Amino acid sequence: MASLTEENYLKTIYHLSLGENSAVSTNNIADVVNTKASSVTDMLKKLSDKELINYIKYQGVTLTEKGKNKALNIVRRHRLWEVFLVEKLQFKWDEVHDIAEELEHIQSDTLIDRLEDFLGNPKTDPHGDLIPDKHGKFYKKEFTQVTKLQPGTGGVICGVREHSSKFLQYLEKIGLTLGQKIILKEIIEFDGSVIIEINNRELTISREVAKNILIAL
Amino acid sequence: MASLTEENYLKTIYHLSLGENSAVSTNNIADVVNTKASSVTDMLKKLSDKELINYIKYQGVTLTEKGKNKALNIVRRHRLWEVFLVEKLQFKWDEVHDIAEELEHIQSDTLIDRLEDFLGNPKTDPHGDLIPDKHGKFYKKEFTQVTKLQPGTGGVICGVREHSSKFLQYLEKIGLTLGQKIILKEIIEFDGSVIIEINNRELTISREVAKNILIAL
DNA sequence: AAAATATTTTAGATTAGTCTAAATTTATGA
DNA sequence: TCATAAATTTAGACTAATCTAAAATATTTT
Repeated sequence: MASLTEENYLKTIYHLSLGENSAVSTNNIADVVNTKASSVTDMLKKLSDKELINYIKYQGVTLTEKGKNKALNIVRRHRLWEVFLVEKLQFKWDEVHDIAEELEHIQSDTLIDRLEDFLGNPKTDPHGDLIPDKHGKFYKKEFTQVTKLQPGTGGVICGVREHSSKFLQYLEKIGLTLGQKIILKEIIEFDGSVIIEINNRELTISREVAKNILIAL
Repeated sequence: MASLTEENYLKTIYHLSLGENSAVSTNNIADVVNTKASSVTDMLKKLSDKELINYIKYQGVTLTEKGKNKALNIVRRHRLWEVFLVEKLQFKWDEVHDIAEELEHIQSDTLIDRLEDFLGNPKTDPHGDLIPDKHGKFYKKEFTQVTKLQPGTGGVICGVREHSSKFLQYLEKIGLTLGQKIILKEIIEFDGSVIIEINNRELTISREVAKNILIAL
């Protein structure tokens, strides 16, 4: 049974390894879990001893099958709790992260399976992120960044690539929430700003914002 | 902010001090939290420094107002989660304790207040124990042990004084669940066994069982 | 390819919570 | 009330997770 701290490292390695296709670096992990590189090294040895990661000194880490399963289970717990908080307890999508961060460590598979059922087997969390099933499998979903749409085309907002409260609150404020239908009108060459149409209104957003909004295909 | 361990000590001191009207002893606490007396002493010093308990060496401890409030809040969280598990996730009353023991440490007052609301502001948990409100106040409830009823009188089962799975499963098996109406027929002088009537059937239970069942007045 | 820089690891120390064994205090009972 | 037993505390050590500072390795620059 992995400690709470071990679980946080595993989760972090999982998330970081999605971004890159090479091994995850010590400093990278240290940044996310908010510790010093030396502490990370210590933990990596421990996780390696438990065969949860493949670790070669100075070469970074990857998750083993066992480690990946554990990480996926933590992600599953986190996202299901987020659905619960938003759907049942009326939290906003920008308020749930920290609480889910605590709830994700509650150790009971039965609890999570029942919760999933109670929530009606959701496939995505309040930010559009996919929820792994109990075997770690994802429901297939095709999506693209707003910045990669062809002008004149569009679709439904189905997720975000950035989860900070600031960003989510901003999206809420300008009406760009999950389920909204948008059409890309134009990408400004100068700075990559994007003009979209939503509810028959035109709206300009920065490239930075646009690339963090995902559209269902 | 109290650590998880500190919370468990506070909760334990609270529960133990309900039983007695004097201070709670070190060994008593050690038994419940499953550690050695010496470890308890260490923690008592720490809690005393934080002004959560009144501690005099060799004289046992009592909770300060501050400590009692914290303890009541933990009890509140525990019991509300138990209601959630039974009412919403179909757990049995003998299955919820361990999971609630973990959930009770999630730190968010908003979460608990919303949960309370979502559950319809229950006044008791699945074992009939009272749930303190956010100010630590209990809804008034009058009850008595089956062993203290007058023969011929009776009432509705509204709680238990013992929470082990074994006991709860036994009650379930013989049909003595919350809300059931019973009448005390006779107390056997020899060993204190109790004969009760429930659903027009007679049932014999030991004195030990009877004194752990609570009847609403 | 050597020098400079950045990253990672090692060594040794710290904190919270625990332990064992010994010392101290309180309670019991002849 | 004095000796013995029981309960409690102290002293010193251990583990998990962390830290700082120094050493080792890798990467980048010239």
